[in-house]
Amino acid sequence: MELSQLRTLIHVAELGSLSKAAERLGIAQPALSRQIRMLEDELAVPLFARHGRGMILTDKGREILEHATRVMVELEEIRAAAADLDTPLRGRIGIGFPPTVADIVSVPLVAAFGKAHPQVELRLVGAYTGYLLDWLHRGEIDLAVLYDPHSARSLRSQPLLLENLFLIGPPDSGLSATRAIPFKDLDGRRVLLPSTRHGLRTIVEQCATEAGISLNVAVEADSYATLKDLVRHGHGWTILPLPPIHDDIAANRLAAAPLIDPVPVRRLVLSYPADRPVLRLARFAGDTISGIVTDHVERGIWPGQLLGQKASA
Amino acid sequence: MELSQLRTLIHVAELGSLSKAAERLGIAQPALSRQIRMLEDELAVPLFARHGRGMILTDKGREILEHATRVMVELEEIRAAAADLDTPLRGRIGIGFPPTVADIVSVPLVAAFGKAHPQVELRLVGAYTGYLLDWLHRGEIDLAVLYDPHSARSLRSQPLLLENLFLIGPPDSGLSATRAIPFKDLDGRRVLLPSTRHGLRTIVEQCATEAGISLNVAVEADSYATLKDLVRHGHGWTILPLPPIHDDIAANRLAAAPLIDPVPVRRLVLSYPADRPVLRLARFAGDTISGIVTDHVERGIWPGQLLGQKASA
DNA sequence: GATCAGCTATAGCGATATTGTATAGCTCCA
DNA sequence: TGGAGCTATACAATATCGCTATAGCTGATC
Repeated sequence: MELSQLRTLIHVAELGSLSKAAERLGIAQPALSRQIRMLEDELAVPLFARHGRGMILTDKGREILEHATRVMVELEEIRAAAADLDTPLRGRIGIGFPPTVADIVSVPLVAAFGKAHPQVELRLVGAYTGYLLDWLHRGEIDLAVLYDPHSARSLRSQPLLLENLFLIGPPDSGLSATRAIPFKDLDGRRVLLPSTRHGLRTIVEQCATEAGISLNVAVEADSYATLKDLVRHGHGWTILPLPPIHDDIAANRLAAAPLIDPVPVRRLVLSYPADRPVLRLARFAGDTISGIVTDHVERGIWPGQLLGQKASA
Repeated sequence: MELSQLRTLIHVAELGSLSKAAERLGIAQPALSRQIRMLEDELAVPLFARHGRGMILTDKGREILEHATRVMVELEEIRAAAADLDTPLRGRIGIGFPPTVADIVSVPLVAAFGKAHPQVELRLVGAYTGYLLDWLHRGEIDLAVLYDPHSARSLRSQPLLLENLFLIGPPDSGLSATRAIPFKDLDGRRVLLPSTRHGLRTIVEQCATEAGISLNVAVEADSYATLKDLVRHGHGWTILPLPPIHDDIAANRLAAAPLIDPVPVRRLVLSYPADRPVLRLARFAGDTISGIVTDHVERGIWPGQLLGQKASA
């Protein structure tokens, strides 16, 4: 058994193909084929089932893959232990965000890494919670900021923020940050919202129910940009978090007002896979994100209520 | 980094010598020298301090050794996962017991291993809880039966038994298994007990306080054999678990009676280190020990109350 | 049904890495 | 002071790995 074989196992398992793994690893496909064959011979057990267009893990292969992954983690820990604490970390890390969060967090996060760990390769992925969950489980990303998933399986989550949602209207709508709107005032009014598979939509509908009203959802659009455009052109109002609207408000393209009775909020968490130890890289990333969120809330840029332990910013 | 380098690191660390490791591994000493050198070069940190007659780990080397050991454990898990469940296990395992428990458990435990896993090298260690805790943390033993430690740090413990303690007197003392003695009857009577650093002593003194009496501890001795001899020669009574006295009672050298109001008991647990995964070997050992304890209690040889899930015996 | 694309597996060869042999040099002990 | 015991380096021998070429299979498309 050699480390190169375990590494090959991990990549082939992930990609389902020797050819794709060869391309990724920069090694000829027959070499990988032989590595897998030699590993299977040594363990006397087939790890993959071959089919015409690739190969998939057997049950036993899956079991062994977990151990192989832990080996890689320990090797990374060895490298981390060997490095001085002050030595910049190396490596790659994938971090996932919902799109709106990515907009806010990306620049300061990249700046923080650039300063402390310039040789780390960051992969920042913006996607919706469902995709991010998937990628976390599959190990394609190492941590993610998520809107609180309903059934978060095998994650270790650290609460970050209860994010306030705001009523968004055109500039002449009379909406103002200083004048809160009771939710029941939306009764019968045309609103533009994301589709029902969106967490935000669920929250808004729960608030409507709580306020005893029904919403007139004239248009469904999952793109915030589309929703903003439609609002600006007088097609109705929407309900969104403030950060994506911040510039539009400053430029008098849109107006926003807080909602009350009830106050719609979304719960933001920082999530790591529970079945893999958190490397120093991921820990630094998580701490940095937490600090950025705290900073933005405290400066009033991101309205909401901080949760959990506050990182120094 | 290669597995052969990590294996070399482990063996050299243990033996303190490249030459000895070379002999053990059947590889030329210069080859091992170079492996260590290459590992140190890749990690950019010295792992060993060389001296005239060998080499010892640096602090950083010790830290990295722990990860290397975990890598080996994972590789062993890979091999174990690959092997048929019915295949006998190989390897070595260290198991610790308090001396009295060792007396009871050793023979059936060795028999069970001999039957199911004859190629496993057992190392059975009898010592007091303090030492056993130390060795568990240091990785010198893989699991241990312990009397419930007050501050068990980083252990995963599985409760086994609440062991009853008995009043032990000379054969003509009138003590009988069928006639329980109230604890307050010991008021002012000479008793022989282990020293205050002994868990048993603590329990007995707690019971005395609860019964509202004070004990006249005429002699302190930590050896059960010594205590038994002193009791036999009429120097006082003692309080001990029944198993070490079992043969003496049968041979009419000593007599024993249960104590009540309160009943003194010791809590026995099976402990594994929490920071290392439990190998199949350790799991088999733990299950076997649990079964032996259950068997002895159910046959009346070991008076006490079984705890936790009962293993089939 | 034929053809082509996409994939894995094997053979053979060259390059690279690892191990063995020889030996230098150091420390420690008698 | 000499010898034992140890590590480190140089060079040669051997083993391993990766590459190229290609066979053979499966599945999709025409």
